[in-house]
Amino acid sequence: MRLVQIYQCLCDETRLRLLNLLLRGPLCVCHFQTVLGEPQVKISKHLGYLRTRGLVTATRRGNWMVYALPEAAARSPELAANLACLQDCAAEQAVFRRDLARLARLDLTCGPIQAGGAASGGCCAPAKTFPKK
Amino acid sequence: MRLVQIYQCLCDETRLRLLNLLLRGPLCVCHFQTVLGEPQVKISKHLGYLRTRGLVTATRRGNWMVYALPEAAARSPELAANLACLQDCAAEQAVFRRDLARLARLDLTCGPIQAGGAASGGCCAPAKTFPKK
DNA sequence: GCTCTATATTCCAATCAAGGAATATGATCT
DNA sequence: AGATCATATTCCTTGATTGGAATATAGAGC
Repeated sequence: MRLVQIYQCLCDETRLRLLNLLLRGPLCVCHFQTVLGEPQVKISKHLGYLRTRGLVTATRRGNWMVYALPEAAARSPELAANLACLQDCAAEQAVFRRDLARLARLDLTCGPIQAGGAASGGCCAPAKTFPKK
Repeated sequence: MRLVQIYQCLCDETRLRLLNLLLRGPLCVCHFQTVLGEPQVKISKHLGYLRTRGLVTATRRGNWMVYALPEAAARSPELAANLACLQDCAAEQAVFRRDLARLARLDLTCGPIQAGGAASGGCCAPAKTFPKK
């Protein structure tokens, strides 16, 4: 993966906020909407941007689209390094800390098949709806 | 320094190449022109961009402008982290390696008052011209 | 003073990115 | 099949970014 492309993905505040949240685990669009307080189009478009450039993967789960960072093995060295760097840096800046706090408070997770999480009954409802496959 | 601003500086290939070279030490515009093989306007404008955003400092030395990274003490944690990350990543990509190779081969340096370097007599001529101050 | 050299700035055109409104898609439920 | 929910896409406008040509500035040397 070319280095510039990574930075092009990182050079927008909304995208940084999305990635920052994804560093904690998979999430679906409505989670981002809730945490960032930004309109659906905006979120969806930025996720699309990240997706086409390989910084994020997307899998459908019923009505929802679950976004996640590529699994560790699938990350280029550049991507891995920059994600680590982002995580460190974001920990020091207010916006990102606030987002993480809000995420934690809401207990939102789209962990793959993690029965835990998403307990608060938001979207991406747990096992009940998707045991068939 | 806001994180996005750093990434905005890093999201252009020319700027990445400039910074990659600066990680080896101060240089002046004509050095960049030689190594990158890009026209003067382009180099100068991108250096200006980096300068106004605090990623680079500039000091005049006679006819030449010497650009450098802010000294270690003056770097925000975010900047420090990202420069380190860039240095690592750039070491793995062809463009940047080629630039560094060319830089080394030409032995170009604008080290502050380093009597060594710039031996090949390019620009930024050593002590002879600037002993007066 | 004039000239030369190194670098910066202005002006312009072309391309690109961001955001929003409206609409479309795809899945689930009844 | 129709309704509904979550998300994606299209279209459009606005503003930013890039790059080049030409011109301006600042310093050195005569």
